[in-house]
Amino acid sequence: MKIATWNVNSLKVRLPHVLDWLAAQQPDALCLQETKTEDTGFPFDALAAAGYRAIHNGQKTYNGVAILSRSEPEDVLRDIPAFADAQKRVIAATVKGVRLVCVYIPNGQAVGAEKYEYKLRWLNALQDWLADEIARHPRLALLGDYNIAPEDRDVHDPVAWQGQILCSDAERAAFRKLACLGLRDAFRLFDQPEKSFSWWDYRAAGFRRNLGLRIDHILLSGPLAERCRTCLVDTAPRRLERPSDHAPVLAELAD
DNA sequence: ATGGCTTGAGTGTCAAGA
Repeated sequence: MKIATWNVNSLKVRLPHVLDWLAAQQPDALCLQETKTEDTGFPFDALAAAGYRAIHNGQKTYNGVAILSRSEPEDVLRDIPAFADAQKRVIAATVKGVRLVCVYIPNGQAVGAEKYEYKLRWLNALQDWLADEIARHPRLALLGDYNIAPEDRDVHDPVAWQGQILCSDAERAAFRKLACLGLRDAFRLFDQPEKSFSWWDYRAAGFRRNLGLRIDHILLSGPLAERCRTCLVDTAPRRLERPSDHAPVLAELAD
C-alpha cells in the first residue's frame, strides 16, 4: 500500500501536476493540503476519471484538506473533535484498514505572534485527540504539512533558523510528543540523503540552491512502522513549470 | 537589504505562506 502527502498550494492551479503524479506513482491514497477552495470548486470529476475518490474539508482562499483514494474511504471525519476552529485543516478516513489522518498544521507566522499561540494550542488539541484516535485505530498514519522541521538536519541553515518559526523549541517539543503517542517518522526509519527537504522558498531560487526545510511528514503507529518498506520525498514535481513550493512525500507499506 | 515569489481576492494592492 502506497500512501502520500502533498501540500499543493491551490488545487485549481496544481491539478495537472496532481493528475500526472497520481498516474506516475499510483498511490492507494494521497493526502492534500492547501486546496484553497470550497467543494464547489473541487475537481471531483477529473479525479474520478483518474480512478480516485475524494473527500474534502475545504474553505475559500485558505487552508483546505482532502484525501484521494482508489478504494472507498470509510468513517470520514472532518476537523478535530472538541476543538472549535474556523480553519479547515483536518480530514480523516479509513482506507484499506488504515486510519489516515491528513493535517495542515498552522504555520505560526513568527515565534510569539498570536498565530504562534494558535499553532501551539492547535498542536495540543491534535495530540489529545490522536491519543484517543490511536486507541481506536491502532493502524494509524498521520500525514501532512506539519510546518515543523523536527531537527537541525531537516534545515538547510540551522544557525540562521535557530529558534525561528518552524524550528522553535516549543514546536519541536510538540513534534516529539507525537512520538510519545507511538508515532514514528517514516522518513527516518531509513537511511536518507543528507539535505533532504520537502519545501523550498519560491524566492531567491530556493529549490535550485536546495535551500529548503523538511516540514512535510508521514508518521506511523507501531504496527504500520513495522510494515513500512520505503519513504522518500519526490522532488520531480518541484522541477515542473509553476510548481507547488512543497514536494510530495511517499511511503510504501507491505501488505 | 526582513526582501526575494506565488496564490486568491478582485481591478487596488494586500494578506498569507514558511
